[in-house]
Amino acid sequence: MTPAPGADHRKQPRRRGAALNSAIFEAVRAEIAESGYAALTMERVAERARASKASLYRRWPGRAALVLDAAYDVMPNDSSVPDTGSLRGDVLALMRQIVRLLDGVLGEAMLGLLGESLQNPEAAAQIREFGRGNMVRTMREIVGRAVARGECDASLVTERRLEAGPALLRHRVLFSGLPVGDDYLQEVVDDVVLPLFGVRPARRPETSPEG
Amino acid sequence: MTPAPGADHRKQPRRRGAALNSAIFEAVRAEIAESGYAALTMERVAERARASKASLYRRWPGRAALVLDAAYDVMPNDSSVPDTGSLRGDVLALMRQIVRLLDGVLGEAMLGLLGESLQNPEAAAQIREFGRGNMVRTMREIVGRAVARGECDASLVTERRLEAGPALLRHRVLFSGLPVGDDYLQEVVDDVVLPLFGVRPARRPETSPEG
Amino acid sequence: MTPAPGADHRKQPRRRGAALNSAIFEAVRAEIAESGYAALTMERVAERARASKASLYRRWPGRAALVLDAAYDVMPNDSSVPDTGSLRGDVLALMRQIVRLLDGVLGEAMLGLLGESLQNPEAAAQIREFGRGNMVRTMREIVGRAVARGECDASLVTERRLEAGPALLRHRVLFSGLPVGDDYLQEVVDDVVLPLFGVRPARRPETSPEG
Amino acid sequence: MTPAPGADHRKQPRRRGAALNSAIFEAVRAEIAESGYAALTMERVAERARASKASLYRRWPGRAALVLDAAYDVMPNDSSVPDTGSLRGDVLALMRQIVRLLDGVLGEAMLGLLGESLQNPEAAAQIREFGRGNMVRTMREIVGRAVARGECDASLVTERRLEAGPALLRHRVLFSGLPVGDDYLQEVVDDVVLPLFGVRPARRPETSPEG
DNA sequence: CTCTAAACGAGACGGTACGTCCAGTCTTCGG
DNA sequence: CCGAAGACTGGACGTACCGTCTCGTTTAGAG
Repeated sequence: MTPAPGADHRKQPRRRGAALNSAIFEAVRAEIAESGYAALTMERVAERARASKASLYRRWPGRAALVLDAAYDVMPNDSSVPDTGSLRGDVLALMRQIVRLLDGVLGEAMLGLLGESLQNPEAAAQIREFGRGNMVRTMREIVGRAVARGECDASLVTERRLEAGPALLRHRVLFSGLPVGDDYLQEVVDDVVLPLFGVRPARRPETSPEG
Repeated sequence: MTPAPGADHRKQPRRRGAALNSAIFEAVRAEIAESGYAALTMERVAERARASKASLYRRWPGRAALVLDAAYDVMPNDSSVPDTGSLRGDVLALMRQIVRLLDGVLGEAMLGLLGESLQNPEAAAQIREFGRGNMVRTMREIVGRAVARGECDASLVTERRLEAGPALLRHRVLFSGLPVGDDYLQEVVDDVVLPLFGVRPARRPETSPEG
Repeated sequence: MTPAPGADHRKQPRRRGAALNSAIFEAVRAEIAESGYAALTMERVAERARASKASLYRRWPGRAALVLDAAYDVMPNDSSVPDTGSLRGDVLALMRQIVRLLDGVLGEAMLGLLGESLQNPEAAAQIREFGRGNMVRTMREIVGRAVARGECDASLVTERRLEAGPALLRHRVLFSGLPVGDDYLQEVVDDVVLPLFGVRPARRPETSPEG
Repeated sequence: MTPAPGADHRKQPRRRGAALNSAIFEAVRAEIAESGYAALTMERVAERARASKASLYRRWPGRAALVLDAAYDVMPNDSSVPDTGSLRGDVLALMRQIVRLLDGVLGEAMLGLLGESLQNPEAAAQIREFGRGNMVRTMREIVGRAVARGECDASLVTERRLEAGPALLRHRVLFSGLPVGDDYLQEVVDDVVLPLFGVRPARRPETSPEG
C-alpha cells in the first residue's frame, strides 16, 4: 500500500528552465479558462503542469506573480499604435484592440489580478504596471499625431482628457458586468473623447460642444 | 482530557439580535481598520466580537455579505445632492463628498468588496449596487439643474458624458494608488466635465469672467 | 473538476470525542501493522481514520505522542505480578509476559518510539515512562517475595541486580534482531538472575556460582 | 526572471576523493554537534560541506550510512583491551573506555543510529555491527585472562554472563537519560559482574581481603 | 411566574490549500 | 569525460480558515 518510491510514471525527460516555465504557464491558463481566477490554486497548477509546488515557489512568490507572468506570456506584443489617419479612427481602433485583448483568458486573469491588488496593497504596485499606462500612453501618441495633422488644438491636450477614454472603458468593464459592444465604444469616442479634443464627430454632427 | 465544559469566564450577559449585530459590525470594522480587508476572516471577526461563527453564518452567507452590511451600517445617509448654484460647484462638491466617503474604513471595505466582485462574478451583482449608480444618478440631477438654469445645453447631456467624471475619479482611486487631492478633482472638473457640458471653466473664481 | 464542497460521503453522524479517538487509534495501529512505525504518517492516519489532520493535531502535538497514546490504548492492564511460588517461576513468567507484549503491533510501536526518543531527547522523557520502570518494579516485588519465602538472602538484593534481567532482555530485543525464544529466557534466568540472588537453578545444577 | 544558471561563487579548486570525504565527515560531525542527529539532513550536510547532494548519494546510500562512516572516521582505534592484572580492574577500565567513547559527538551519532535501526530494520543489521559485539568480545577476552590467572572458574563463563555488564551499561545509557557516573560502573562491576564470575568484590581496594 | 423554543457561545469536525522542507533522481556544464 | 552543482518530482509537514455540526446555556416571550 505504500507507494513504491521508484514507481515513476514519466518517460519524457525532466523539463527544466524555459520548457518547464512554458508548461506551467499553460497550466495556469488552462485552470483560469476552466475555473476562473478565484479557483486557481498553486496545488492544482502544479498537478496540472506535472510539476512540483517547490518548482512553482522557486520561481514565483505567490499566485499573483505567477498569473501575472502567465498572462504576460500570452500578451500579444503586436499592440502597435493604430494609425488610421483620423483621431476618431485611431481611438476606436485602440479601444477595440483593448477590448479584444480583455476577451478571454487574459481578461479573466487581469480582472482577477486587479481584484487581488485592491485587497492586497503591497502587491498592487507590481500588478498595476501590468495593463496600465499603456493605454494612456498610446492615447497621447494618437492625439499628438492629430495635433500634428491640425485636427485638433494642442492647448486642449491635458492629462485628464487623455485619461477620459481609458477611464470610461475600464469603468464599463469593471462595474457594469455587461459586454462592451462596439456601440458603447462609439458613444465614448463621439460623446466624450472627440469633443474633449475639439474634433467634430463624424457620426453625430449635432453634438459638438462648440454650441 | 476533555476540558470542563462549564468553565466559563464571561459575566456580561449574552447579546442577541440587534445588539449582537452591532457588536459584529464593530468587530468587522475594527479588523478592517487594523489589518485590511484581505486579512479579514470570519474566524477573527467571531473571536473579536465574542460571538460564535455559527451566529455569523446564521446572518450572512459569507464574508462579502457581512462586510457589505457592516459598511452600510456606517454609510452616512447625509449624501444629499449638493446645490451650490453652479455646475462647477456642484460637481466639485459631489466629488469631494465621494472622496471623503472613501477615506478610511469604508473605503477599504469598498475596495475589498470590489476586488471580491472581480474574482467572484456571482457575488458581483449584489456588491455592484453598493456604491454604484449613485454617483452617476447624482450627476444627472446636478446637470439637470444646470440645464434648467440655462448654464448648459440639454442636447449635450448624454449617458457617457455623465459617466466621465465618476469614471475618472474611480480610475484614479483604483489604478493610481495615490491620494486624490483637491487639485486632481479640479482638473477633472475643469478639463473634462465642464467642457463636455459646454460650460466655460473658471478655475480661479477670483479671475472670474464676470468681472 | 472542482469537487463539489457539499458532496459528502458520510452518512453516519460526525464522530467526536472518544469515538473519534478510538477510530484514530485503530487507524494508527493498522498503519503500524501494515507499514511499520517509520512509514507512519499523520496524513495517512488522518485519511485512514476518515478524520482531518486538524483533529489529529488538536489532540497530539506530533507523531510520537499519537503513537504513544494509541499504544497505551491497547496495553493490557492484566500485567499482574506473577506468583508461581518460586523465584525462577516468577521471573520466567514475567519475562514471558513482556516478550508476549512486545510481539506484534505494540512491540513495533514501542521500538519505534524508543528510536524516536534516542534521536529526540526532548520527547524522550515522556516516552521513557512508557515501558520503563515497570519491569524493574515488578522484579523488586518478585524478589521481595523470594526473600520472604527464605529463598534468597536480603543482602543480595541491590538495584543493579534487579536491573540485570530486564537489561539483558532489552539488550536482546534491541541489539540482536533475533526472536526471543524461551531458551534465551531460561538462560537469562538460570545463568544470571538466579545466581545473582543466590538461588540454585533447577535446570543446570552444575552451573552454580557457589563453586 | 529566471536566475542566471551560471552564477557560481566558488573560487577554491574543486575537491575530490579523500579531501572531499573528509570535508563531508567534518560537516556531518559539526551538524550533529550543533543540532543533534535528528536534525541532520543530507541537504544541510551538503551545504555545509560545500558539496552537492549527488556527491553524497554517490558515496553513501543514505543518512545512516553517512553518519556511520563519519563516526567511524573519528573512532579512536586505541580501544585496546585493558589489562590491569585483575578482573575488576579490567572490567572497570573497559566500561570507562566505553563511557568516554559515548561522550560527545560520537555518542550522539551512535544513539541516533541506534534509533534509526530500531525504526528501519533493513538498515539495522549494518548499523548493529557498529558498536556491538566489541564489548562482549572484549569481555570474553578479559574474563578468559581471569580464568587463566585462576581468578575465576571456567565453568562460570557463559554467553549471558558475558553480556550482563554490557547490557546494564547500555540499559543505563539508553533508558535513564542520566549521566553514567563512575559510581554506577562500580556498582555494576561489584554487584553483578564479579559475583557472576565467582570473584569476591573488593569495592574498596584499601579494605582488600588480602590484608 | 413558569415553561419552552429559539438564539447563542464555544469550539470540534471534515476539508482544502497554504508555503516549507527534505529525499532521492536527473540534467547540465565546468575543469 | 568524470563529477560537482543544483534543478527537478514527490510528498509530508504543521497551520489557517472554511462552512457545518453538536453541545449546553441563556434569554425572551407565551401561557
